[in-house]
Formats: sequence, structure tokens, C-alpha cells
Amino acid sequence: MSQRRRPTIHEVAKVAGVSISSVSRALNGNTSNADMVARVNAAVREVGYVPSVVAQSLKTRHTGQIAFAMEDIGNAAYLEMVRRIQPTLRDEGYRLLLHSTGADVEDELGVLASLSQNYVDGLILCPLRVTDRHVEALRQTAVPVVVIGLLPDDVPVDNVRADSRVGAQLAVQHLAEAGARRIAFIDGPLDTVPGRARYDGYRMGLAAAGRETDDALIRFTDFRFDAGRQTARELLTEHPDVDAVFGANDLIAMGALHALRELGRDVPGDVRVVGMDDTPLAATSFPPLSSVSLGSADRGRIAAELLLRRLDGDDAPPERVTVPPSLTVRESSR
Amino acid sequence: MSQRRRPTIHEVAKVAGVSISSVSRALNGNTSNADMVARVNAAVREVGYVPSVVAQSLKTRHTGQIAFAMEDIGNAAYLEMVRRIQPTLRDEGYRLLLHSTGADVEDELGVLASLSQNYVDGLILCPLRVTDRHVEALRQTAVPVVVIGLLPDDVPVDNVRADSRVGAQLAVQHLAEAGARRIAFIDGPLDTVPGRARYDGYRMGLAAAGRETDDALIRFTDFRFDAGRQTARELLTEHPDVDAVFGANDLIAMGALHALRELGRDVPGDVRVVGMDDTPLAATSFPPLSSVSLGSADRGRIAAELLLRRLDGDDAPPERVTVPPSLTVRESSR
DNA sequence: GATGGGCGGGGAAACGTTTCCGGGATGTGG
DNA sequence: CCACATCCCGGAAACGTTTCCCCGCCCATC
Repeated sequence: MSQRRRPTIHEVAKVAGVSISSVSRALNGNTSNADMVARVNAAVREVGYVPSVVAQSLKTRHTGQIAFAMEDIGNAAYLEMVRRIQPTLRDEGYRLLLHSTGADVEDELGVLASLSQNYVDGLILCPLRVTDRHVEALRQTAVPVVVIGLLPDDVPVDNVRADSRVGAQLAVQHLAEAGARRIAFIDGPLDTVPGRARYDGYRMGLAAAGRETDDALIRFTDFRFDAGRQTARELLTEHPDVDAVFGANDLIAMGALHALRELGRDVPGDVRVVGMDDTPLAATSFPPLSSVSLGSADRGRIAAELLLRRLDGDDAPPERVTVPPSLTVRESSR
Repeated sequence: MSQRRRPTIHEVAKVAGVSISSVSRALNGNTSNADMVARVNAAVREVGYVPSVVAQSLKTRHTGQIAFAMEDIGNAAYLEMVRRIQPTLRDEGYRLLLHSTGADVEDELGVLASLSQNYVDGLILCPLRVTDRHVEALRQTAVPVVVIGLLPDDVPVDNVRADSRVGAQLAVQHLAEAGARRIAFIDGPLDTVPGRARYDGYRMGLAAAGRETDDALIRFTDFRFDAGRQTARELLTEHPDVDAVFGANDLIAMGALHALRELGRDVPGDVRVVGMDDTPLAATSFPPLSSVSLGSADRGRIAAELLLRRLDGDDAPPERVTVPPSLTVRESSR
């Protein structure tokens, strides 16, 4: 534990026999004198100098850090995003800060507010809901922000969105084309953004396939495995003629798979099942679960790229990118 | 886009009609004059002052940031850790930086080296492997480090470990007690740390149950679903008398479940299956998969707590904590 | 009423960089 | 050979805080 303080640019300057300005220039490639560069580099190695990023940040007014704020990193969709955001940012020399806000809207606002402490150069935000206070905060942030998720059109902020409505439609159309006649839908809460969008998509899908919507085949529950299983069991008991179930996310669909098995129904023989989000669960379930991907990884990557462009000085008008959903068909609906 | 610069402590001082020292003291609770505090707070609100954490960091020599470095946040075990590390640190006012190093050992060393840039106050590191260069780097870090994973005893660094050897033993003993007579083992690569430990644990478990080890029932493959499935299929075809499979992680065990189903064997009737890591996959598989938890969440929490203690000035000798594994029995082995 | 102690607050230095500015050396053209 | 432009490098200021130090005030004590 050598308590000797870290060497600064001054020590380097002294050893190299030059001024600190020259050291700084040499290290930042702002000098043309090769001999100078060599001497400085030698001195750097000799004293073991490493620049203080904090001091650099103070002077240059940027930190090389970007924050990603979402509800819970445990959520598969956010996880996929992080996995793409991190390398994208890192390749450009940025470090990634993680903010799990929990289900706490205040916390999201706190993150936005704390941006003026400027310890980050930018933010990627996945808001649970967008309140007026969000909008207000977003209007006057000190650094660029990219929002992943739905955002009112008049908020001047880059925005990357999924289209779970079209995604749901895709699922329903696929089931209809596969020959299903009674397509049930187990949704999450209707007062959530995804719950609503998927509900609309389900109806659109049925309409597009020329089917009537039968409200008896629609259930609302939580986006959870147990909830999906329980709800599916009730639904299928009450309506044994159901020959397809669309779950509003993979957990619900997995629950439906379990319920079907318990009821002795064959998947996909008797009942086809499709989920949504295309999480790792889908590929390893039995039977492997067809699922609609909302392109979380792509959304993460695109958000990161948009942010990088802003940080690069691009001040074009805010962009609005929608990532199209895609259906991965596996055995559960084949 | 008001390009007006952020107000500094100087503006606050001017508005409040006091010196910047007094403002700083008032804001940091180092003054007893209530009137002063009130005036400063009023001025702060008036000009919309927010302290610059960068300037504070430069002066105070700490940043309020902690890094967590691991191979890939997509890995369920690391994910569980992050989910506990983040709130633990946040409660103490620290921000979390994420470093996914990829499978790149150089990158891990890079993270260690970059610590002297001191943009973080501490680091939690999950090394893939611990080389001599790791040890050397760990010996002379500028900030406290906690390592999650196996670490040579002579490295003076706090260390939190799982015990996958005992975990494997637990699984095997459970299978033996449940009545299994031919317990197969599908391991990951033997030249990885977990692969080796689980192999040893498997043998110990058999020994403890008074069984012979039959090398024919041991296979090595990758820690992946496809690999597990393929290997299980071969194993079970060659040895139809196997009545239990222990998979060295959940993915392998899930693969085994699929293979068994394809071979028309009932789980757990004909063959019992146990996995390891107790990931979310286990609970939703069919049948739900028994799995040994290595306490990732606990390890994350403990690592964070250890680090916080160091940051609090504790300079007791390095600690070595082993989190005991625990078996969650579900239907696949009941 | 003078003196000493305590305390609150202001001035200024310091943290470690980057960058502006200016001076001296060098080179070029008249 | 001089004048002028050019180029390098060193000095110093600045980024926005915290904190040391010291001064002046007030109160208490003799």
C-alpha cells in the first residue's frame, strides 16, 4: 500500500524537462515534434502517469459517460438492450452507467433532474409512463436524451419505439393462417401502454383475417407466469373449443403452455400458442414457443447510435424510429 | 436550448450576498447559522443551482461511482448479481458503472488498469480466470476491489465465492436419496473453474452416497442448451439404464429434459433431472426443474456490502466469504 | 473596561487538467 | 542582412468545487 499520491502531469513535465502544456499537447496529439512526444512518453512510463479523467472532465466539460435508465435490468427486454448498448457505446469510448429506477416514477424524474449534475454526457431512458413532468423535464435537459418507448409527438427528443400493436397483429394473423378458428388472447393490464397496444393489435389481427372478435376469449391479467397459467386454465376450461392462445408476453404464454399440459391438451395439435418478446425462455420451452420479437436488441443499438450522433454534434431535428416486430415460428404453433 | 451556462456556486454566493466558502459550508451542513442556510437555499432555488459532481470529485478525490465488471451481463448469474448490487450501492449514494468485458481476458486487465484513472471509488470484479497478471494488478490497485469468484489465498483482496462443488454434491445426494441408482452427469468443459468444481462435487456426492463412479455416465460439453440436449441424447441412448441426470447448469439440464422427452422417457418417473444455477428457466420449464442455487443474488449483495465497508474506511484484513449453495426441489426430481 | 477565547465567515489556495496567449527561435524572402 | 511570418514551447488562467487560514466580532471573565 504505497500511499504515495498518483503522479500528475507536473511530475511528467519535470522528468521530461518540459512544461506541462507540452506534456498535455504531446499526450493529446497536438504537437508535431516527434522528439517531444518520445520524451514525454518516456517520462510517462517512468513515473507511471495515468491521466485523471475527473480533471479532464472538469476542463473539457464532458465525462465520457452515458446513463441507461430503466425499470429493472432483470426484465429480459431491457437486458437485451443493455447488451447492445454497452458495446456500441464502448466502441466510441463511452462508459455505461446503469440506473434501475424500480417501479418508481419519481425515481425516473430524479434521474432526469440529476442530469444537470452533469456526470454523464447523455442518457438513454425507458420510461414506464410519460407524465407531464417527464415532458417538462425532457424539454430542458442539459444533455442529449434518447427515449426508448412511446413519447408524445411534440416532445423534441430522439425516440425509438417498438410496435407491439403490429406485433400482436402478426401473431394473430399467423395463428389464423395456420388454421386456428378460435383464437384466445391473454393480455396484461389494459391500462398499461403495452397492454393496450397488444389488445388493439389482437383485434386488428382478427379483423384482418376476417374474424369476429369474441370478448369471451379475451382475458386481462398480469404479465407473469403464474397469472398466465391460472388465467389460461380458467379460459380453456370455460371455452374448450379454443384452438389457439396468444399470450401478451412469453411468461403468460409459458403459463398457457403449462395450463394446456395440465388439461391434457396437445400443443400444437389441439391448441397453438404464440408468445411475445422472444425471450430466451421461448427457445427452451417445450414445445419451443413461437414468439413475436419486438427487437429489443435493435432498439438498444439504435438508441445508442442516435445518442452518439447527438454527442457528435448533430443537431438535426429529433428523430423518431420505429423498429418493426418480427415473428419467430417455433413448434408451439407449427 | 438556452445556451446559458449552468450557474455555479459563485452565482449563488452573489445572490445570497455571502462568500462561496459560506455557500459550500451551508450546502454541506458545515455551518450552524440557520439564517445563512436559509439564505443560501433561497439563492440556490432562485438561480437553479445544481452542484457539479465533477468539480466535487476533483476536490474530494472520490466520485460516488463503483464499477461492476463481468463477462456478459446476459449471463443469468451476473444478472442476478447486478440486480442486488445496484440497489445496495444506490442506497449509499453510489452510482453503478457496468463493464461487460466479453470473453476477453485482456479487457479485464484493462479494467483493472483503468482504475488508476480513478473515475470510480471501487470495483467489483468477476474474473473469468485469474492469471498472474490479474494477481499483480490486484495487488496494486488504487481503489478497493472485491472479487467474486475463486481467488488464490495470498491475494490480499476481499473475495466472495460460491461453492459449486458442494452444490453439485448436494444435487447428487438428493438424487441418490430419491432412489436413483444410475446418476449421469453432463458437465461443461473440465478446464474451466466451474466445470472442474462441479465434476469434483459430483464424485464426492456419489462417494458420500456410497456409490461407485462410473466414468461412462460422465460427459463433458459446453454450458449450452443445444450441447446439453445433444449430449444427453447420446448418453441416454447408450445407457438406457440411467435413471437420473445432473446437468452442470440449467441450460444443460433443460437440454436433457428435451432429449428425454424426445426419447419418450418420463420425467421424473423414468429419469430424474437436476440442474444448477436456479435461473428463471428452471421455474417455468416442464416439468419445473430442480436446481441448485449458487446464491448469485447473495454474492452480489455481499460483495457490494464488503466494498461499501472498505469505502467507509475499514482496513481490516481482506475477507473471504463463501456463500453456501442451496437446492430447490421441483417436479423434475420429485 | 481591557483582554482572551471562541466562533463565524471571507479570501485564497488547491485539486489536475486543457488551452489561450505571448515570446523567442527559426526560417524565408526581399 | 534585415524584416516578417511561422512555429514551438512555457507561463498562466480557467474549469467549479472544498477547505485551510486568518481576521474580526462578540461575549465572558478578570
